Amino acid sequence: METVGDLRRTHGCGELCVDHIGENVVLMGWVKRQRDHGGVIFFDLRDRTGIVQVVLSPDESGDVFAKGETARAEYVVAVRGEVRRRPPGTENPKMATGEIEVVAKELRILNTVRSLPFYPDEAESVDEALRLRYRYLDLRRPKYWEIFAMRHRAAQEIRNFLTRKGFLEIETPMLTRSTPEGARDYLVPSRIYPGRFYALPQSPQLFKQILMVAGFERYFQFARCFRDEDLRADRQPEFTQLDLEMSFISEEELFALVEEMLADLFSQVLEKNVKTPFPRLKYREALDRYGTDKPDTRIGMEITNVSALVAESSCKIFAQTVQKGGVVKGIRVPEGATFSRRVLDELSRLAVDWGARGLAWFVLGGEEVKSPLAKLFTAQEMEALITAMGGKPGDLLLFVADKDEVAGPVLANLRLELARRLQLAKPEDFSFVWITEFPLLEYNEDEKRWEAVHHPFTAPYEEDIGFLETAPEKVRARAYDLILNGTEIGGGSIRNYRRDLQEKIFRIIGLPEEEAQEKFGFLLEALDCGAPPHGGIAFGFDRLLMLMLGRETIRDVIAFPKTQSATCLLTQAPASVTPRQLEELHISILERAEQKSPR
RNA sequence: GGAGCUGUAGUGUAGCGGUUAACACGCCGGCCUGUCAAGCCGGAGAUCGCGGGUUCAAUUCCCGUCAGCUCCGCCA
Repeated sequence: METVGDLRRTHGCGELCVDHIGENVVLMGWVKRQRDHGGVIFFDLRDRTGIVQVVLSPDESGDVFAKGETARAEYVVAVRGEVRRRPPGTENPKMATGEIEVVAKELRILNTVRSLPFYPDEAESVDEALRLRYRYLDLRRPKYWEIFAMRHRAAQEIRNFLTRKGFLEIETPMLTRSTPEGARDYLVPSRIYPGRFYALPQSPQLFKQILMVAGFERYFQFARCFRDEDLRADRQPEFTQLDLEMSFISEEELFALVEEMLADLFSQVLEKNVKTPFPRLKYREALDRYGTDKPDTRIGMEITNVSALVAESSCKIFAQTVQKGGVVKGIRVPEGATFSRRVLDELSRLAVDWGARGLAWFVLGGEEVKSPLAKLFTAQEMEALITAMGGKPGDLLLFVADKDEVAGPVLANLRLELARRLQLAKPEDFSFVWITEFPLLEYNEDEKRWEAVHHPFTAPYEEDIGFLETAPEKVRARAYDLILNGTEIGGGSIRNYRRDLQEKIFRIIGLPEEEAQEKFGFLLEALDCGAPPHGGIAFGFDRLLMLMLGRETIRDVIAFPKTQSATCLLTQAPASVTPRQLEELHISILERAEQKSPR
């Protein structure tokens, strides 16, 4: 092995082209692959800029050639040599630098490799657990350079945009206090105060509101957030929010700003035109039409409620469901009549998995309707049902008869499943939709109390304030979510800026006066000190990037993600600490028969 | 907390109640002056995730467990 010595890199591998022919260059990078022909050796040399072929010939230097024979894939080398046009017939059109090659005059092996668990080349087919353990090998791929370059550009673009709009990027504490409501907190024990804990922020929510009270008017931050809840493909325990807050604004102004920001982002980073303004759906409307508050609006097949139509029909299953207060809702699958019986059975089984009692299907042929339920309807009833659904010959109609809370989500899932099978959603399409007018409160049956749907700082619609005490379920929140292709990428609200209203809401969600004072006293006090009307929104930055890049997991856009069981396979975190550390923090570990330890 | 899928040389896979556990890539050695997924010849490399059970016999069947993934619950 050798040192870099006096060699200084002059070019990136991928920067070289025919313009450099005849130049002497110094390259440094990784040997992607070595092809030893006995009499001549080729390297593909890779650095962050790309790949170029290096030729080692005994005609140039016996020493260089001998050294080259020992080089292996992923060795780190420095090459001094001359850029040359490849001999006619040996150009490689598959390489960006395929017209040229570098003839090595000097080769220094800067670092070697024992045997690697896998090579970056083959990582695509390697088990993800192994890739996470050796994340640096996985990341040693152009794919990831592109992802992280894009992540950087996106953040940069947003910073520039918000800066132009008068926003200040301000950091808020990572060591803060645990507050009730919301997700489970990650706690950090205090050394100085035995038995007391900081919490890592779930979001900078209260700090950004207080910045508004402070008069900053426009704030944003790429904020790391922590939530100790179970993971999913699009959920990590620590993630990055693009958080922003503004004073003296209405929903309309915020929507316009966000739409402009995203349109700018998509055009600058993806060269995609995003149509603004984004469509809006009221929460109730979203549930009625899509069965979910985060609909994928790339796909059609909206839900139709046929409850009224079948309430008196001769089909008892349908009629009785409606009479008992349930609903019968369906979707029309265009061209779905081609589905085999086996597929229909699969869909039925899925519907049952999702909680339905069953799935009623009607295959619309030219003349007749094929369905296990067909004979339960009179001809007129069937005709009316098909008309209501807009059914045409060749279509498939699917119905779920159940409580509304069951039928909606089942049909929502069916929509997605059908879209997958029929490939209805084009990955290159980006379909945004705002969901508005969420309910402010929701009754929690387990805890026998009302709780905030969004968070307790969300303002109710002024005209609904009167219902707060009489009919809390009727109160609409000035909250909004932004949905992209069926994934929630952002959410926010106009906040309560007056102490009396905030206290009233705390009271209704069953937060006793003293507790409200203890946990949120600083906020209430701030509201009392001249808080302006304000509101904001926060985006899941990782999620947004995942969608922009068409990736299926958020892990792909995070350099060092955690596993589904919240461990880091690279560092083996979480790990045990020394008794001394625990003692200093005044912590003792409960004895447990079986101690779970990550490994 | 629950459901499902996966776990076999370094990597990806095949396999089967009794085999010498197979193949490809990689690795090691040799040959080779125009390859670019180089080629040819040879070689090494596996307690079949772990524990228990059934069986004359288990990598194979059963139970448990661990790990990874997907989903439900959870995620103001």
